[in-house]
Amino acid sequence: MTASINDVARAAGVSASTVSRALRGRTGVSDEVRDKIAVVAAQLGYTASRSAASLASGRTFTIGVLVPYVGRWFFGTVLDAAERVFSAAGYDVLLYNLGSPEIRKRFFTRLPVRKRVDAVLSLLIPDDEESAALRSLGVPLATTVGGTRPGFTVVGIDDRAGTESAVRHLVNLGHRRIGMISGASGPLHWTTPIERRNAYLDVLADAGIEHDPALEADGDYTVEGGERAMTELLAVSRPPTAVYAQSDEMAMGALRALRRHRLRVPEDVSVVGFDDHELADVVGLTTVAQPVADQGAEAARLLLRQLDEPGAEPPTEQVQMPIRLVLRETTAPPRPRGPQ
Amino acid sequence: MTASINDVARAAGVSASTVSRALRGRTGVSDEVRDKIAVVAAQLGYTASRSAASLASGRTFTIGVLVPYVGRWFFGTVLDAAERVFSAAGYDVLLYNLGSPEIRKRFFTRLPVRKRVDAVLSLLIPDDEESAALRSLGVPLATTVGGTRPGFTVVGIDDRAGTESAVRHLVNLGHRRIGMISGASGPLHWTTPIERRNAYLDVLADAGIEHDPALEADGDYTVEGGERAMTELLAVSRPPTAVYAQSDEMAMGALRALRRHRLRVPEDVSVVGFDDHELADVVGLTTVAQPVADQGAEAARLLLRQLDEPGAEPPTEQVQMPIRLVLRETTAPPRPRGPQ
DNA sequence: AATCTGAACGCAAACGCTTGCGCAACAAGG
DNA sequence: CCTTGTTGCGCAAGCGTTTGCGTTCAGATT
Repeated sequence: MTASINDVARAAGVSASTVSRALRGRTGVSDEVRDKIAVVAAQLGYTASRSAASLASGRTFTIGVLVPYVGRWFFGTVLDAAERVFSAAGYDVLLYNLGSPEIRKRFFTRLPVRKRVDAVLSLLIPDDEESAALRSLGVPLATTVGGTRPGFTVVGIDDRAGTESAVRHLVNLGHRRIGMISGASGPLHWTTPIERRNAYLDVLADAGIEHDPALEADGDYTVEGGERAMTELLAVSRPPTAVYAQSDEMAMGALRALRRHRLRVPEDVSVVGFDDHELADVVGLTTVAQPVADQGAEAARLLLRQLDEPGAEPPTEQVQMPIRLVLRETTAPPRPRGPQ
Repeated sequence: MTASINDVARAAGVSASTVSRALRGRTGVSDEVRDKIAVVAAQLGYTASRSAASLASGRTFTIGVLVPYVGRWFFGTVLDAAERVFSAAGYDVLLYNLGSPEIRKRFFTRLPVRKRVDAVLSLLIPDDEESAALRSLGVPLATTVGGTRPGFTVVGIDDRAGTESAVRHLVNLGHRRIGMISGASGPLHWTTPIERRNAYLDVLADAGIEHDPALEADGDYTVEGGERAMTELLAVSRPPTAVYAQSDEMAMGALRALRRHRLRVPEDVSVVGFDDHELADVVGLTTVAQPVADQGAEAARLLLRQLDEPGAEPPTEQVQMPIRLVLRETTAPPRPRGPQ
């Protein structure tokens, strides 16, 4: 059907091994033979079979990327950036969408990436068992989310600092009743919601504000969850005058809930999010910006570096990317206290 | 390093061919031997090498998916749904992010998917040359965007009907100056913007409204482009009282532009979008909903069906998914004409 | 002129599977 | 009891590369 390396070899009057060396830029081939082979290969439309090549060489030139949900902006953006880096380096990307628990479980028990990839980038937080499974692959590993874990290169952000800047901003505006919409019901072993919560509590304590557990609600990291959570917060006896949402998507859900309750933002309630979603600007959301695409690209680069230096041991590296508070239109000082 | 089929064969006291047949559920293996092999394979942690398997069988159990920009909601959502279908059927997904023209060109000249995939799902519109290149792969092809083309199964929507329902809605509300923000500067050979434009013109003509070329602006399918386009439309001598944006992202850009100009939606200007973006609901955008995820899933299913029936020729099939107008809060009758 | 040294290239053995074919062993039919 | 099928399994030939090693040969060194 399609041309093989032997067809090229025959047409060029050389051996298959010479063709292989020539096309991959190895030494030991004279310039004229190399050129000749290049010409012949081009006119035969020859491409080396990856299956055969990886069977023989042991390298697949393929990276496995694990994603909880490709459709979500954050993951899509990270994936996008990572893919660019990988493909520029000649690597292909095998995508695994591990949304549901069953699919996820199946993936980690069968481990279909075994013998298929040279490295794995995980955009989801593997629990201990899962990360052991990944380590058993014997390839470099990286992740862009969650805390550090042995064997993984992780690039992330300073969740504490981000949260602090957001909540402190609300405090500085004069708010005293500050709610939080968190993503606690996400996967276990995910340190992000916990760190952000701790930072939130610390800032409140620092400001001498007593913590009211009724002012925390779970938003599940989705728009709908954020809406539900905000609705809950509005139902408490003394509702918050400001809300810190642990993600922009939840913040947007909160905005929707507020609009449905005919409350004005920021006059009645201030809202601050986290991520700087591409549409945060559209809705004027004040938020903590993190370099999402950069994290994907950086993780990809670190992985490639490990592939280039096969000697070095997996360095459990940790990279922190900068965050910054972006002020827009959803935060303002609280209204002067009315008669209730 | 990791167990091979021969290790399993030896440990189970059978030949490698029997292991192969047993593990893949082929006939010609007694139940007891099959069980024995399953046990041994499990405790050895054996997974067949895909490289070796596809080299020997000619099948890769891999689907190539071509995407212009994974980070964009539409494509991320289609990809997400398609991947679920593929992986449920035992296929892996190779992702190619073909954002920039150079990358795209490189892809189609080198065609790295050759001998690597059993089928290709393209979320971008190949021009004639590109689609010829894809056909040369000799595998089933499908796309979820753009018009029909030989050799491709395409699942899409009725762009005409969608646009008509949107523009007619504005007409019915009483609008006479109806602008359009289009995505014309996208890739050539893309029929979508053209069809939508034609439908827009037809509805206007039907309603006896004269078409004003100054009321059309290019929004490049992005939020920023939509904002620019809306700004242009506001600058014409008699600005529109309503705008039809060919995508929700451009519509959101338009909303931002309107807010910056201190114009109220829908009181001063009505806006209707297209797609039903996940956040359209958050901003209350009236829009034409299309089943984005369903399109990805359906395209994937059709591809798999072709893989199961190798006999049938590529059927240049065309599937139309339903659309519907979703009324929210960005459309209303025009203001009664003031003295200006 | 004999020897040595690289560079350029071919040989052939992997790599780990799949699969057509052949061969027992055994059951059923005459 | 001898055929004719059927079932269960092993043999071995690929699949298309890569790569260690061996060979050849031109030019440099004695």
